[in-house]
Amino acid sequence: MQTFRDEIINLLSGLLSVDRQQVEDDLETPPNPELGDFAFPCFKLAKQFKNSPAKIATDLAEKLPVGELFERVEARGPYINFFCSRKKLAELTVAAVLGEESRYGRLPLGDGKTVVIDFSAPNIAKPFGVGHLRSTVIGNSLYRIFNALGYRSVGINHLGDWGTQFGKLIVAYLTWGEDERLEENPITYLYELYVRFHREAEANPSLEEEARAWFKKLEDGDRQAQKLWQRFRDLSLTEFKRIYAILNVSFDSYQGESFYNEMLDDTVNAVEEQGLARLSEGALIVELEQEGMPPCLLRKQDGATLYATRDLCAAIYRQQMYQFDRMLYVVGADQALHFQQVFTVLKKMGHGWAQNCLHIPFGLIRFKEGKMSTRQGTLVFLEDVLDRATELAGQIIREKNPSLENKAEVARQVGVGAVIFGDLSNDRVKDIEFDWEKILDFSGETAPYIQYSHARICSILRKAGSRSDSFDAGLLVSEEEQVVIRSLARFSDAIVRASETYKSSIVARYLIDLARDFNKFYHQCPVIQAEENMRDARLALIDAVRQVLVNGLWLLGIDAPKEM
RNA sequence: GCGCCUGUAGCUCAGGGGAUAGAGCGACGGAUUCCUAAUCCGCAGGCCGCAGGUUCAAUUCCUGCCAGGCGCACCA
Repeated sequence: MQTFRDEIINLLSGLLSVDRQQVEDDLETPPNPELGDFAFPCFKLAKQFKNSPAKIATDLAEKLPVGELFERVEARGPYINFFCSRKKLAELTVAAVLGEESRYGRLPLGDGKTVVIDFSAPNIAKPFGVGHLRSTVIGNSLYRIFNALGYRSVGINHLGDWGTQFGKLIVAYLTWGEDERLEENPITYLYELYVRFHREAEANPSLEEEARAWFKKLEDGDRQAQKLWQRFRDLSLTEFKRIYAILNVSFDSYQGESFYNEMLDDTVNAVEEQGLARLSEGALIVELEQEGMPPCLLRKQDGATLYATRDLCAAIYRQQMYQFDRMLYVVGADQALHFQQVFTVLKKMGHGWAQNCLHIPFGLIRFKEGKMSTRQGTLVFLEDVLDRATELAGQIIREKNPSLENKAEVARQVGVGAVIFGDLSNDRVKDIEFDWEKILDFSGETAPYIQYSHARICSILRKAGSRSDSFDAGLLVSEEEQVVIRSLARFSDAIVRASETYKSSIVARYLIDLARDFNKFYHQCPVIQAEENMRDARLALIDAVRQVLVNGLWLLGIDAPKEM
């Protein structure tokens, strides 16, 4: 597609003697295929040429040489519409996909650049709820998207492995804990203890005191406290990694909050040395009134550091460690102010790179019944969601494809894919309402729809036997074929736009469109039963669709089973 | 009160300043001697929250208002 685009830009910028960039910016895709593949609006030229846009379009269209890349170039109202040569487009696109295979869609835009992505960051003491799903899957897909564009992606899981909740957990464990149950099902059990602590603390406030005391002990290096902390952390991390494996998620670093403990004083000192900090109501703060923000707290009255202190510290450490060109924080929109404060303090400290730190916010998951609360135990476990989705997928498989061999694995791929896609397919900034019915709906705009399209293609390719390498893609000129080809050609475009806006939903939507275009095609056009040359060409086409579906799903962290 | 985000079909949502605003779900009606019907086709459904402004052109950008969500000092 780029070949065609470049040609138009060359022709027009030459003919009009205007900047290439100008032409490129104005060049657009018409709203429907009858209007061609590219359109150039002539409104802006009206003033310059003192003529009506329609007249200018007509004149230009006449002067433009059609060449072999284009079927025709014609004026339609104030637009010049370019119709790509169907034959040329089909040949170039199918050859590109089949030649580049898993590399198709990749671009070297970010070669030599590093992007650090901070995502997921579950709390050790708390279970992995559906709330953490968003950060995890959005971060993971951005990681892959930037990777596909040549960047070095660094995924950091800033684990919530420090804080007063550990005091609570230690108290709860020492009071009611049973060792076997902890070993058996660590996360669930720690969660039970956490909930029980809050229930009992309501009647017995002295528990809170005890918890604070235990956390103080932990900070002071008390051996028993340290041992328990280490144990809780290890057990939880093992569990988290198991869930990450199910979600196709991995990290380059698991350095969580505790990792920065020893560096916090240095960070606070650095801020103080710049004269940015002052005491207020006994707490150490950085005043941000000029920036229109409430102050950023570095130390509490009792001298303990806070969330912001850790994030400042972590940012400075990461800049030294990775020399990133950009750092993304995939964290809920409710923390927007916090990040604005942290970034501003970094700037005040003279860290110019602070402008390359971005908060990538996402909307919250809401419940019909109201808010979910970890403390009250009304949390929905991510794993329950994944299990139910997998179970349902298995049920449908047994119904529709009873002879399928690896049912359990495919059910997992489909069920989990549906959950991931449900989260990624909509604009991340919007709140989403958690709805079991919706998350367990496998028809329409869902991952199973895309996966099913992929499986159908695999099935056709299997039935056809081996695909001939000598095919004539130039035969693929029908409307249904061309729509599919145009979608294939737009893949890179979707990846680039997703990276520019940090919205994986753009890739997700692209895949829905491609799958839909394919489905329309195959309901209309026989493949295996087509006449020999056409059959070879169509097999090549659907193989290309298969490849792009796989590549695209990979960017979202979703598997593409060959049968389902 | 101040700040950030969101308002598009009955519901859930797409929409890269440009041509006739699109999908899915749900409703209704169809398609399987043929490559897996988790599919496809048809039909219905819209003051794009409201009012101004910028522009040749605004669902899209800016301002104000209304509605909802989320933040706003010792949690993360």
